[in-house]
Amino acid sequence: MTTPIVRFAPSPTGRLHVGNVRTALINWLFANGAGGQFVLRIDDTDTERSTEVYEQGIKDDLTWLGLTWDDTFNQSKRFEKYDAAAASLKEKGLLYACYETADELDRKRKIALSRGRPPVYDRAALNLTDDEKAALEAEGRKPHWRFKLSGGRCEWTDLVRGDQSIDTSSISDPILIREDGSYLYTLPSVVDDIDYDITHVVRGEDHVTNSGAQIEIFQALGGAAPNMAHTPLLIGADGQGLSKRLGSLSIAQLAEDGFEPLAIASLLARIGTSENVEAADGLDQLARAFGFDKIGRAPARFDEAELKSVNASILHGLQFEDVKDRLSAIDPRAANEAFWMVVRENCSVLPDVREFLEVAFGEITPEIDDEDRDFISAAAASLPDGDITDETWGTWTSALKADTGRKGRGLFMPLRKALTGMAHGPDMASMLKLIGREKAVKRLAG
RNA sequence: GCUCCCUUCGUCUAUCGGUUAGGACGCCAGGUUUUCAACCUGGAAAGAGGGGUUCGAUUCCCCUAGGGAGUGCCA
Repeated sequence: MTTPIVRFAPSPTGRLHVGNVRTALINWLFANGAGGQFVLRIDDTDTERSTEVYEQGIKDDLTWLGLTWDDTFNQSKRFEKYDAAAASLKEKGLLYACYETADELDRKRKIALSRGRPPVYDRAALNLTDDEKAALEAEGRKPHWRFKLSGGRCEWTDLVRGDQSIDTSSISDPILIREDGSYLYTLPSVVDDIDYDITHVVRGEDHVTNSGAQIEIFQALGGAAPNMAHTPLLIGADGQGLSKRLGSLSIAQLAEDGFEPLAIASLLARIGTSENVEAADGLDQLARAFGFDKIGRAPARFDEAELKSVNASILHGLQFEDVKDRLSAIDPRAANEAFWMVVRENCSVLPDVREFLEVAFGEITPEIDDEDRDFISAAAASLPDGDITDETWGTWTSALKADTGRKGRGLFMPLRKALTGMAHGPDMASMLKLIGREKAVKRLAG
């Protein structure tokens, strides 16, 4: 088998979200698992909507996730290649001029729909004589250009979906060139895939009909189409499409919320596959385990709660050095190794350390139930003298147990609540040491 | 409207006509840790509905329902 060369082709009209990152990730894992190459292609033929800011944002998102690329280029730098391909198609009679306006096409679609017919372009322009075309151009109309589909069935064996067959007579001849002369993504994509020796086109299943048309363009341009793989799309935890909530699921937002890149990669790589959804050791492990045959055909559910739990298990294994800089960005006081090692087990995302910041370093309101007042007073009186050490908590609570007869939850919970103001939290022996004698005495006093 | 795809425990899934329908996460219970978490053990938990085909359907076919996608001078 030849080594695969794949591409991820975002349009720089926005930042990456979980949906397109999953496509990027699958491409990357496949390439890296097979010793192949991952090409980042910036689909910026739409110069109106594409910006360099978004392009950089996308690159930042990929880099943050660890999805490095072996090569990258912009479609906007390759117009002469597309011009040549278009000329070649025209020469073969496969690219024809059309003069309908967008409004006219819209009307035709609506009429077809109202008659219960599929809204497929009627190829009226194919019957235009040279004189008629000249007349239209004399009116000031400019042509847009459509690729002439074969009208037969286009077939391929999809790496995820198996044997595919698209009836090209049921789809409109795709417009390749706009009225203003600019290219839609369809032709440039094929030209680039040929020029960059792309062996596998891996994208979401929203592209399957595009693939039908594009395979014919590959053939028209004298090449065989690459292997195709169309993965099911992501849906939300509620089972509905993700499109409306994409904003909150941008990679930039998730990064800002404090999620670990590996948590996102682990989840996106494994949901909808036969792999267990759990934290991976790294992208390499995911790449080694990757296989198209493991990807199911039903939409995969992206659940933020699941992301959180994967994130937590990754977080619990991170050492202080791994997170030091990020902790100090959250709060200078948080950049403290003892603090991190104590609280990490109780955090699901890094910024959760904030919850324990005041407990360890600041002021909190002790929580002392009425029925525990006497007990807490007794506890305050019996706090061992001297600095608090690893042993203090054990010594102290053993003495309290003997003196008061309290044990288990009844013994510890009032102390936890008084000292931390919370009913949950990290190990108290360590917390007490972190809190220190001065604050502990004060809190026990109420 | 039309076309394509999908539907197994709460979730992600295994099963290539005959299984006590398996695993993982989550959940529940017990254990352990003198508290929380973690950990250990155990448990509950599924073939969307209806028709066929077959000695036998989760598995093959059809219908219905539900979900996803496409049907752009977006990508």
